[in-house]
Amino acid sequence: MPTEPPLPPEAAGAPEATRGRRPSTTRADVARAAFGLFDRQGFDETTVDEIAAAVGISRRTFFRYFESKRDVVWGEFDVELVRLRDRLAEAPDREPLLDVLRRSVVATNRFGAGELDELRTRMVLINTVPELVAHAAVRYEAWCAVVAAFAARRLDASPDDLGPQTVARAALGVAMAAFARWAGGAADDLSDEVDRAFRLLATGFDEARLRT
Amino acid sequence: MPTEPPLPPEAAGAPEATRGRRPSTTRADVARAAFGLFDRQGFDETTVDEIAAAVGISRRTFFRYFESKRDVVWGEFDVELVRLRDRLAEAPDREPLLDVLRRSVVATNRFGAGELDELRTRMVLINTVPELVAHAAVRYEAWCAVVAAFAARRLDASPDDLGPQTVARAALGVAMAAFARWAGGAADDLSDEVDRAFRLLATGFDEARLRT
DNA sequence: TCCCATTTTGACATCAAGTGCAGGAAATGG
DNA sequence: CCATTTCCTGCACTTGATGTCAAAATGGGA
Repeated sequence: MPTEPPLPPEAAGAPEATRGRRPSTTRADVARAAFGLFDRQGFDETTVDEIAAAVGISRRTFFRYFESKRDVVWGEFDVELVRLRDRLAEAPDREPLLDVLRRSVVATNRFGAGELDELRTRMVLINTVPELVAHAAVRYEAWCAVVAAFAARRLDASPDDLGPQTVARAALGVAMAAFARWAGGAADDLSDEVDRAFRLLATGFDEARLRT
Repeated sequence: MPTEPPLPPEAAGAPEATRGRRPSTTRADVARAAFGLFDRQGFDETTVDEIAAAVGISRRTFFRYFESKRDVVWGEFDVELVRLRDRLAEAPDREPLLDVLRRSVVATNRFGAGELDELRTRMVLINTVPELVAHAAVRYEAWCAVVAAFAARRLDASPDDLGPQTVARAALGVAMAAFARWAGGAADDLSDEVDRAFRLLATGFDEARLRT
């Protein structure tokens, strides 16, 4: 038991001397097939059996690649979370708390033109399908934990204190608002929208500025 | 089709001359039985069959009283939401946006000593059981919609604009933080904690004030 | 080359949440 | 006693998710 026990297939980057039978597909392939079906017939109307059939694996094997049907939508979220944590940790101590947060969140969510379409599809699903809206909360908790930990460090407090907790959840809130607006087509540039959202937060929602 | 079609039993207050067979139990009774089981064996470990058996109804009937097992936890949330909307609507136009919000949320969540225990149980479940954490997001969306509508009115904007959306989600965030801390035992007085959370938000999370 | 350890896969069984439907049971008014 | 209304129930069915166990594939060593 030297390494990770329940890590999904192809998690390690090195395709070195693999010992046993090799995986018949990849998470990415499964996700691709799933997205195709989601696009055509919707999330709820797509059964796990259909996805599995589309990739040529059994239903049981699907659940070895993804813990649940919902998780298909969340691609590399875990990785991005680590990147956010690192960015927050690297920020200079003198920079104001919310500035660091704003810069880091914006930076973490810069995507190439090629990724934007898929990201939008994902975000639309996440903000639209009730089951995914619900499940998102679980993922966002991890995000909050990262931000709360950072705020706690900055404020010399415990992550469970009111300060870090409110900062984290409020930050999550404004970020969600920005993302939802971008996914819904109400905003053109994701980075801009996130930036504006965090600036509003930093003003304490000053009514004069809110009207702009 | 004059009134509501899918309204749960005992929704109307007047127990007047009821025509057909009368309901064999009430939502409150079902909820009570369910909470008892949740307390003893946990939410996931309690099946709908068990709850139904405890109240002496069939599994099928349970789903006529509650849309899902999750919904049992959410008691009178819809009613409280209406109260919040009314309170927000009644606030004087001169009072600052966040002050109205703070006052209204605090006022809406004043509970008598008798209700606090049950409320705490509920909140612990909602913040603890993954399935309920997830489902809470769906309920909170309705809350956000109410707040966003209020903010939009105040700012003479659309509820979908960035201002109202960020205000609503940030407000939700700080409120959740306060509630979670109270439910977890980190705060003694719910109203106080909510009040403090909103005051932090109104300062734009000024670092000096955050350290208190 | 043959066997073994390792890893993935698949078939099967099982459980629990929901849902649609058809019919039965209780209550009221005539 | 009958008609009507309302509620309850049992059953079949779909779907997501999980446990178990044996078979298939693959590399390493004797």
